[in-house]
Amino acid sequence: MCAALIFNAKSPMNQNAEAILDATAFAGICKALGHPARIRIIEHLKAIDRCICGEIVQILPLAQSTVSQHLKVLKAAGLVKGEVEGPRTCYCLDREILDRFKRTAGSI
Amino acid sequence: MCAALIFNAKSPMNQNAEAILDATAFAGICKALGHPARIRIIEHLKAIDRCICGEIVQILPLAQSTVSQHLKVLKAAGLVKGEVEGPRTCYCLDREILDRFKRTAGSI
DNA sequence: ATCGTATATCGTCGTTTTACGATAAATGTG
DNA sequence: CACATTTATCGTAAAACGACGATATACGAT
Repeated sequence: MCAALIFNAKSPMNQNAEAILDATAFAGICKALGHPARIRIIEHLKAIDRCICGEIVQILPLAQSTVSQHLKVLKAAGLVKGEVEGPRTCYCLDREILDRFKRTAGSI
Repeated sequence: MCAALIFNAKSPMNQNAEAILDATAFAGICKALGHPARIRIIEHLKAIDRCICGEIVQILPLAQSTVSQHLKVLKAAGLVKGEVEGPRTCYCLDREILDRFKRTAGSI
C-alpha cells in the first residue's frame, strides 16, 4: 500500500515522511520530552511558530542559563532547530522529527 | 462536536476517554518512556497482552533486579498494571493511560 | 572603541537515574 | 517442614540531570 509498509525504519534509503522510529530513537525523543519545561517550550513554539530564547525565558520561571540548557536538550534530540540572528538565536520546531515521534507514539 | 471540545483536561468531571494530559502529566509519561528497555517492555506487552516479569527478564540483557525497577517505573507512571498470581506477578498494559498518552502526543 | 543586549558555556551542588549483586518475602512442591 | 521458584527491595557506585550564578562570546548601537 503505502511506503511505510514497504520500507522499515532501519532501511538506509528510508527518508520518507512515514518513517517510524526504533525503540532507542523513540526513547531518546521521549526522554527529551520528559520534563515539563521542555513540553511548555514545545507547546509555545507550536503556537507562535518561531521565537527567540529570551521570550521563552520570560514565560518559564527558570533562569536564562537553565532555559538555554533545556533548548540544548531539545535541539540535541532534533525536536527544535535554532538559527543565529545577530546577537540572538531564533528557535523553531522541526516538524519532521515531531511528526515522526507522533507517528511512532501512535503505533505503540 | 465531541466531548474533547467541550471539556478540557483540567476539568474534574472529565473522566471520558478523550481526555488530554497537561504538560506535567504528559512529561511524566514521556519520562517513563524515555529508556529503550522500557519501550521494549511496552512493545512486548502490546504484542503478547500479558506476561510475567521473568519473561521480560529473558528478553532484555539486564539483571532481574534492573528489570523489576523498570517495571516499577512503568507502573508508577500508570502505563502498566501488575497483579500478583501466586509467587509471580503478571503485567499488562493500561490501555486507558496509553491511549491518553497517544492522544496527547498527537495533539502536540 | 565602548557599551549594552542576547545567548551559550562553565563550574558547582544536590538529586535522580541506572545498573548490579545480595537478600527478603511470598507461594507452590516434595 | 524444607526447598525451589519468582519477584521485590535494599544497598551501593557511577553516571546523568536540573538548577543556578558567573562568565565568555557575539553583535548591534552609540
